[in-house]
Amino acid sequence: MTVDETTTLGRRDRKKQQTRAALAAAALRLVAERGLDQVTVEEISEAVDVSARTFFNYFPTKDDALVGDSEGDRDRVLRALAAVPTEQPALEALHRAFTEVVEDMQGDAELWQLRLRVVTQHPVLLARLVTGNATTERALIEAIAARTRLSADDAYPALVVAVAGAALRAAMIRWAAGGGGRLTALLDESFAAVAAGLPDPRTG
Amino acid sequence: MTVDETTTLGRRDRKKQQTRAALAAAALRLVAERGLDQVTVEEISEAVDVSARTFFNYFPTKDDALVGDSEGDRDRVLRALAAVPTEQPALEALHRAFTEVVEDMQGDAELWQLRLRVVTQHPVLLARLVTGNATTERALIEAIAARTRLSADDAYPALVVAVAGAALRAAMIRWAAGGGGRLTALLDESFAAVAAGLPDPRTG
DNA sequence: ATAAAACTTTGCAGAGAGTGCATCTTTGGC
DNA sequence: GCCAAAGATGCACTCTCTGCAAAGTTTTAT
Repeated sequence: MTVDETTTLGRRDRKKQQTRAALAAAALRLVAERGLDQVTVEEISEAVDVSARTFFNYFPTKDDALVGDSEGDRDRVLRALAAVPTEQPALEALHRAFTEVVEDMQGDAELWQLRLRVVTQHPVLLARLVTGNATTERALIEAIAARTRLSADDAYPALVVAVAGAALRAAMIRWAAGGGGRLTALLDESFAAVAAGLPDPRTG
Repeated sequence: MTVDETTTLGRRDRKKQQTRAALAAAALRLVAERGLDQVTVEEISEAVDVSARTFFNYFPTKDDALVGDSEGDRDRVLRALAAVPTEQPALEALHRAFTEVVEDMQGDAELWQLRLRVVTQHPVLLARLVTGNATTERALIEAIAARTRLSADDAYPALVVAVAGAALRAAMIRWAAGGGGRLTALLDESFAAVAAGLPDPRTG
């Protein structure tokens, strides 16, 4: 309404993506400032100048506006995993698949670091971000089972996926805290430590 | 009201514990039957014959009635960890600490398997059960940092705690699915695999 | 045994999340 | 310019969760 250019330049879908991004950004900014419970959907919507009802047309939940596009992430990880040669050990394959996604995060560093900071401050969200995305985890388990020629009910695929997810999460949190350097480097370190069996730093 | 014995035998706190357990059990049973969103707090409370308002005096959230007493679990794990000699490698120390808690679960097998089944069917809850309990994770990280003489901001403590938690979660889910045998045995397997660096089953 | 103190339960009012439905507006195709 | 499809919106409604005040009950002191 306020800007004619966007309406002229963009077509429908363009504007939709724009609104979506604006809602996510506003949600993130407001929650970072005030905390999760001190921000209502009404306020987020107002900041973007849409109705509260419209917010729910874009995101099923307030939380969903904060954690990002987990469906898109899932697809990307699965495609990346499929691209890794089957001969590669399962753990290494997951490492490579995660690396792709993580490189994208590095590209959007500010957004992602803000998101990760918000998320670590509100554990309810943390769950949904990586581990909590049960659908992704399930899909990864099946992909690993297929490539190791094990049953999806076997212990190994579930374990290696859970542990790899933990390694990813640890790297991301560390990155957001500003501890290390590049996210990919932190991810490499995490996976290297896991592959070595997490030797105690005092002895190993 | 219906039973005089309980009122006579138990004093205030006894009755409170009773109500609390009854609410948790009713919640679990109803959600197992119908699904998380098909059960209201009102119905859970009615099943125990208290008001809905009272439910919220016991649990801050509907979810909390389902996932169990995470505070108690936290204390137990931390105490168990403190009892493990400092010389033990961090991963092994966590293994032993978890073993204690897990033995209690085996004692209450029916309750816990029901709980785990409910929880795996509703990923929102999964998060809160293990990984989601950020406070426990934070406390464990600090405990591990202290015993390894590292900073709590170091990468290692966070990583080993996250991975150990993943191993625990994988074992519990497998146990609830009826896959293996005793939970402690499954936990041992998980930790053994992690300590070995999760070698690909095809090569290792 | 009784009264005061402490605690629990409960009802009520209200904010906020989330959903279904009907309506209105915008946009793209013709 | 006009029509059909899609998006935005308002409205009514359910459910979760909180604060507050009014009972009711148990414990403690006397």
